[in-house]
Amino acid sequence: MENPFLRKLQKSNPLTDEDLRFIERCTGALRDVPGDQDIVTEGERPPTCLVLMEGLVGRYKQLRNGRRQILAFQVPGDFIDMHSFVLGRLDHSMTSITPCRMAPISHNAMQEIVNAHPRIALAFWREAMIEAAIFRDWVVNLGQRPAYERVAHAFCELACRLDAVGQLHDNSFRFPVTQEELGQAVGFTAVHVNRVLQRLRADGLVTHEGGRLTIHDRERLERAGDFEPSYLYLSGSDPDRGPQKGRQSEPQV
Amino acid sequence: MENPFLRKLQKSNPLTDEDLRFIERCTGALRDVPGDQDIVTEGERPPTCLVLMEGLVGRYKQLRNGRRQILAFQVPGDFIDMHSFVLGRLDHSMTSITPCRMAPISHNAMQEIVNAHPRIALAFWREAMIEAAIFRDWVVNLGQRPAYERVAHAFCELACRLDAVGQLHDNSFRFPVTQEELGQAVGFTAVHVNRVLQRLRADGLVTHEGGRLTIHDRERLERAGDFEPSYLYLSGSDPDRGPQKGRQSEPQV
DNA sequence: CGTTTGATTGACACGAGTCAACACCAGTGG
DNA sequence: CCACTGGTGTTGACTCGTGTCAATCAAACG
Repeated sequence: MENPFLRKLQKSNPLTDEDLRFIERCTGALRDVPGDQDIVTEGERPPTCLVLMEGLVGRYKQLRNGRRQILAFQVPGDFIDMHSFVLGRLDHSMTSITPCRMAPISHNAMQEIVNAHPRIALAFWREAMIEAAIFRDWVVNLGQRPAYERVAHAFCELACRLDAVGQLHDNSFRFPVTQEELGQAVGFTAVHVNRVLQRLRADGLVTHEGGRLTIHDRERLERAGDFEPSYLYLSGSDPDRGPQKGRQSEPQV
Repeated sequence: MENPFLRKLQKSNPLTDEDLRFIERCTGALRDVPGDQDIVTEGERPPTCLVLMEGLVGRYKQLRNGRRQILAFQVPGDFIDMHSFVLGRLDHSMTSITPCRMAPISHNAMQEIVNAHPRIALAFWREAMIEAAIFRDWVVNLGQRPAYERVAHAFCELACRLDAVGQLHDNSFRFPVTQEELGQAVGFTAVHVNRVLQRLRADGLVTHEGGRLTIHDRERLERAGDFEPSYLYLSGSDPDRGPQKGRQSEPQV
């Protein structure tokens, strides 16, 4: 399965082959977007949903005072615009950080899924709630952790999520963001991010160069970032889904 | 309609009377919880979903180093535990700040809604995505705003959400949290929150006493907090839902 | 080549944390 | 009825993490 979206969905949802084929039929022709270009902007009402197939996109909100917060980095397999169907209007913007390839899903198709394909609808719903769990974790990260730990934590999350879609190779992944952008994501100035990165590098945890992030000591990085990945709900091993839909009916103690 | 949950759902979702009655039939006997007690804790797999009918509850995550981040204050009408059905396991905890009354919805009922009541399922899904939008806004608040603006912003949001369920009277609402707790929500120490509250009071914006928060100048408070409520998707006036499900089919310019 | 963009460095300013003392109040028990 | 208690709010002095500003450097690029 080279489709990262289906691969991810399949891994933690009880979807039939027919479900997967149906989702495939729902997606329109792939759309390419050059790097560093807005995909949707705050307030817009995009006519279709979007799934990210390749590339890196950033969600962000622009403040009146000129500052900008990057809310999330989205990776291949992420259902990056479900909002337009469920909420209509977007409350934030998205921009392509690298050139991207996206698969559209029409609102009509989404509506049909809700009407007649409950397993798929629930899988999408689940994706949305995992997204919310990730935002919660960013709240914790921004609210409670000092710079060094915060950046470490952010890197751990990215690594995990990329690993889940097979985009982590030798603990290294493509991550062509400037220190300015990193700062806008973790809530620090570029200058301060620079100093933190230097410390992380000096400590032998990660290096960021040539548009790649390389993790040299995953375990120590996770300890430094106080990282605990259960909020990502990736564990294929541990069956997250509760006692519904007949996969198992005994809630485990 | 004294049921704040149905009232809120109805306001921004195209639900029929029959839908509403069905939701009512899905909810079990109301559950009362005394104040200051954990409702669910991280890692648990609650057997039913929960809707908050009365009281104030706080979501939080406890860190290893002893610090705690309050992720959200939940108010009557909030679907506080949808997670247990969609994700199974909880990734954070919830505690009652005041005595609370909650309505359970069984996972079986939820499953039936997904299977056979798409309008309701979509309405719930929408609630989940609004929750995520609120977390996004907290990310911005924690990442970009200094103390004074941050606290002001948090108060504005609470006021808006409480207003939507008729719990804001004369720009004042019940809010019996300590400065310590407020600090854990906005990412500051209690001491610093104290100084910020004094400034807000001195500036004639808000007072917090006797377990109530009173807003004396809503407009100036919103300006101070750089508050813009569109992310709450409350606007009954502006039809947020896009061109689906036949309510209207022309997207407005 | 110059130009531009991003990374790096240093000096200094400032917002927020820390620690400790004190005030205030509700409750409790003698 | 009053002493005592514990929790919360308040204040001040000091520390420290992060921001600001500005200069320099390196690499990419036209």
